[in-house]
Amino acid sequence: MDQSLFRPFHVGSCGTACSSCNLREICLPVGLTKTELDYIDRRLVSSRRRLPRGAVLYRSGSPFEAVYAVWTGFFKTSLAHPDGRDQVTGFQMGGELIGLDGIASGQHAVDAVALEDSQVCVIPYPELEALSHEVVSLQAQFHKIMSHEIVRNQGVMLLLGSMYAEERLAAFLLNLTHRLEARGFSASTVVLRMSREEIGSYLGLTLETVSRSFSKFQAEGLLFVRNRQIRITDPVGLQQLVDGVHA
Amino acid sequence: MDQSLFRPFHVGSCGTACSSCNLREICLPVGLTKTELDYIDRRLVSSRRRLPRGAVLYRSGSPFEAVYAVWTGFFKTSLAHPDGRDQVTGFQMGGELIGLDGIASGQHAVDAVALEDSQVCVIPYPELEALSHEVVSLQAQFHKIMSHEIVRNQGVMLLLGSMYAEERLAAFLLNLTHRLEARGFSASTVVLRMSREEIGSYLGLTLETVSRSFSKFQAEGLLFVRNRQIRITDPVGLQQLVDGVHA
DNA sequence: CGCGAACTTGAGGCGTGTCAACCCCTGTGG
DNA sequence: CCACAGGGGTTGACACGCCTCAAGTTCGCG
Repeated sequence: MDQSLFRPFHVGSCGTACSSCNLREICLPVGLTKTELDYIDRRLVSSRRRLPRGAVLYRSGSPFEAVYAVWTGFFKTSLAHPDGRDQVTGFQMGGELIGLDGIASGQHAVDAVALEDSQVCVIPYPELEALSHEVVSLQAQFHKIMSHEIVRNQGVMLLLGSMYAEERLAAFLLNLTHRLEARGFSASTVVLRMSREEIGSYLGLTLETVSRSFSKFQAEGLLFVRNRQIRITDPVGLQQLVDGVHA
Repeated sequence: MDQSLFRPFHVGSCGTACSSCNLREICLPVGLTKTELDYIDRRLVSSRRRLPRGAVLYRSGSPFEAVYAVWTGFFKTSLAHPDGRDQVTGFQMGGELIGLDGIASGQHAVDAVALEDSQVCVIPYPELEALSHEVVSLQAQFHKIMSHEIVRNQGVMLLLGSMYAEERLAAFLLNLTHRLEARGFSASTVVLRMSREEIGSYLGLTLETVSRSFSKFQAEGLLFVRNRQIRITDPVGLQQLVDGVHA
């Protein structure tokens, strides 16, 4: 399944066609006709960029030039507070767009870091603006993606503002499994790509609270944990937690 | 210059021209040339809608048809959790756009409610898509606004995820005064349009904690509170709180 | 294989939620 | 004009969920 291991090295000019990408049904070009897809092919994506685990895709404050579609791998975005605290604002996987935060001011507002060896499609923003001007359904799709990001963030605000630690973790796990499922992976077996601390930062909790909640879930028979290997045995139970059904 | 005061009652077909609106420099058409402004005039805004205090602009789940620019008044948006909790996700004032949450799925994701007697410019979404296709700088501006909303939400996530109650309230007050200042109002004298409970919901706190924090700020000489009348006497001190300078 | 990072678990403290009483302001109706 | 009701706000006492600090274990990368 992981053919990425056998990819050729020169990925820049070849293989960046959306039309032949296995993610085209969940990525930016969703809903484009064959004709439209051919039109944007090799114009939308200028190149691919390979990032080893831990590499920075862009930093807060750096000039905004492109948005990135995750092709393989896994990312986090985080917002640094002047005094040292920082907040993970999202985790991104295949087919998801990173970098939309930069459009507003021309500078990125968050840091984007690869959590495992990854590859992104580089979409120069001027090109995206031009093409979405030419291809109406691309414009529509781009707007939907930005709106979706707004809605997602509001969901996180709800989570951070009014849920208990275990409810937050349950919501996080379910969100993750749903996204993995949409990409054809198992919804029950998950390998976490991020540390407890990163989960905690995203959920507004400490790493200890995350760890304890995992242990509690296991004790209650909701899932099995073994470090970053998670096997969810009772998704309905997790959903009930999210819905505020307290034991 | 404020002929809006003398507007006739039939605001639908007349008086909805962006070019003669006093908010055009902070609203959707920022940065458009005179020519462009004339072009979108009377096409972008289909009508105005008047809402008394407490009126619902739209509800979560209702079909998405238009976005709204606040012309006068003040709004909140909030996200309801199935079990009854709900989270205020934002407060909107003159020149700000409401309704972007609906683009993603064609249904609104939040409720939008007027917190005082208000008026909004109705911008049918199909028209916005069409015009932003025709007028490139309108498209660019619209993207900036959506991106700005994403960045704002991430800032709130930071606030909710890793700040103390008083830091949150200080950040909230400063954000409010900055926005008021940008609209030509005093940055020191503020009349809150929302209740303690709504502030608390937005900040992930209870109304009691909000009230206590206000009292503490007053005791420390940062501001004067008298119900919804706030007078900020030490904005620098508030900023230091936000920056994590403790005592 | 070994070292450091990541994770787990426990004990105790702190910040904020919960519950309750009281006050103030406004609007209403006698 | 005053009595009253009701919503919004303030303040206090207490409880509780999560953070902090610390020790010990396991994992995974070089």
